[in-house]
Amino acid sequence: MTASRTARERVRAELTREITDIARRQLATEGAGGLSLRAVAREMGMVSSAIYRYFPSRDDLLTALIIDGYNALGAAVEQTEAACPPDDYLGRWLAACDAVRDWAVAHPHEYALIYGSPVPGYQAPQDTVAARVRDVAVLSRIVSDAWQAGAMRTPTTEPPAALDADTAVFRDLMPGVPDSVIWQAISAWTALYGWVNFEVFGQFQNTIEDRHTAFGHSMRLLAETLGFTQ
Amino acid sequence: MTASRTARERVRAELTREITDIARRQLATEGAGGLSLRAVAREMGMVSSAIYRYFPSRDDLLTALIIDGYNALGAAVEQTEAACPPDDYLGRWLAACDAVRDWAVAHPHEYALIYGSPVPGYQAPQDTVAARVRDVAVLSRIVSDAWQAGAMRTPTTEPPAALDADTAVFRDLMPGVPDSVIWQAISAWTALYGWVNFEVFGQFQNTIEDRHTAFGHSMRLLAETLGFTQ
DNA sequence: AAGAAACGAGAGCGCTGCTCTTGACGGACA
DNA sequence: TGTCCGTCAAGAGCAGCGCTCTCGTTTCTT
Repeated sequence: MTASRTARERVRAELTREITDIARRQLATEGAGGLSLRAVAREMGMVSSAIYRYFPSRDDLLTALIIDGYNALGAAVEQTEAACPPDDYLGRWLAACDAVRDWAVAHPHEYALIYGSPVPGYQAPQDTVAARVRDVAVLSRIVSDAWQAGAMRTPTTEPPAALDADTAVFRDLMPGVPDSVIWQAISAWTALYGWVNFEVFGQFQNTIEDRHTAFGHSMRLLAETLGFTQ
Repeated sequence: MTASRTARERVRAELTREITDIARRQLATEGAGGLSLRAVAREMGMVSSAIYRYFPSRDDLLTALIIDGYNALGAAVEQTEAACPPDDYLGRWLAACDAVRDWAVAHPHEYALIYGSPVPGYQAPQDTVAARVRDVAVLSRIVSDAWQAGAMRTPTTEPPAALDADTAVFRDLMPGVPDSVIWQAISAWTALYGWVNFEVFGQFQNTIEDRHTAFGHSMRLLAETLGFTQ
C-alpha cells in the first residue's frame, strides 16, 4: 500500500540506513564511546543538526545499533545451529556456542554494546526485548530437544525452592524440561557468555593464547555438566 | 630520609588522594564515561588545568582507579576467604564466589571498569598486572589446597594437547594440580565472572529476581563440576 | 494552487579534554 | 640573608561534543 507513496519516504529510509551503516562502521573502529553524531554527519556531507531529523538523540541511534546487534548475533546462531543434524544434540550445542564466540570475536564493539557494560545514562528501551532472546532461544531449544529425546542425564542437584518463581520464564523456553536441568542450562548459558566476555574484553591476553581450542574444551566441559549423553 | 623533606610533597600526596577519592565518587554515580576532570576540579574548588599537575591525562586518572579497583576486589575476596575454616574447601569456594559477587554488586561501576568492556582508546598499562591477579589467586589457592588434601575428584575429561603451553601460567598458580583439574578451574573461573557480568550489567533484569539464591545455586553446580567431594 | 509538513543549513549554548602562558610561592643554596 | 629555580594555581583558549532553535526551501497533501 505504501509502496510508492513516498519519493520522500524512500529517501528517508535510505538516509536512515546510511546513517546506521556509517555509525556501525564508526562503532567498529572507535567503540561505543567514540560514536559521534557530528562525525557521522560529516562523513555524509551533512550538517550535524540534520541528523536529528532521523534520530532524535545519540541514544536513539545507539538503540538502533543495539537492536541490529541482537538480531545479527541471533541470526548467526540460528543459522549455524540450523545446519546441524537435528539429533546431534552435543554437536548443536557446540556449534551454537562456537557461533556466539565467532560473532563476538568478529564484532567486538557491537558485542560490547549488547553484552558489555551498559552505556552510562543509557536505558535500554523495551524495543530491544524481542531481538534480545534469539540466541538464548536457540540454546534453550537444543536443551529442550535433547531432553525430550532422552539424550540427557538427570542432574542430582535440585534448585532451591526459592527459585521456583524465577524458573517460570525459562519453563516456557524449555517446555517439558525439569527445573534441575533448566538451572543447569542457565549456568551453562552464563558460563558461555562469561568466556566470551573474557575473551572479547581482553582478559585472556598474555594468559590464554589458543583461545579457540580452550573455548572448545570449556564448552565441552559445560556440555558434560549439562548432561548430554551422546 | 624523605620523611619531612616535604611540606610540599605531603600536600601533593594529600591532593592526589583527594582527587582519586572524588573521582571514585563520581565514577560511582556517573560511570566511567561520566568521569570528568573538570567536575573533579570544580568539586575541589580548583581550576581544571590544575588537575593536570597531578594526573597528566584523564586516562592516567582512570588507570589509578582501575588499580584501586583490582586491589579493592582482591582484598575483599582475600579477607572473606581467610575467615573460612581452611579445610572446608567447598565453603571457601562458595565464600570467595560470594565475595566477588558482593563487591561487584556494591561497586558496579568500578566492577565495570575492571571487568567490563574496555574503555575505548584506553590501553591498560602494565602497572595493573600485579593488582589484577589477587582474586584469581585466591580461587586458585582453594583449588590447589583442596586437591592436595585429596578433597577433589579426578575429572574424566582431559584437555587437548594443544592447550599444554597455555596451561603453564596456571600450573604456577595451582602447584601440583593436574591439567584436567586446572581447566575445570578455568572454566569455573570464567563461569563465575560470567554470572557476575550478567547480573551487574543488567542482563537478568525482568528474568531472575532472586539473584542471590540463583547465584548460590549456580556456584554450587560449578563446585560439583569442579569436583569438591566435601 | 494553497496550506501543511518535512527538510538542510547555520548559529549558538554549555559541556568536555587538553595546552600554553603568566604570576606567585617555597625550599635549597651561596 | 638574599637569590634563584622548580612547583604550583589560575586563566584564556582550542577543538570537539550533544543538542536546540530559527530560517528559508522543498515536498507532499488536500
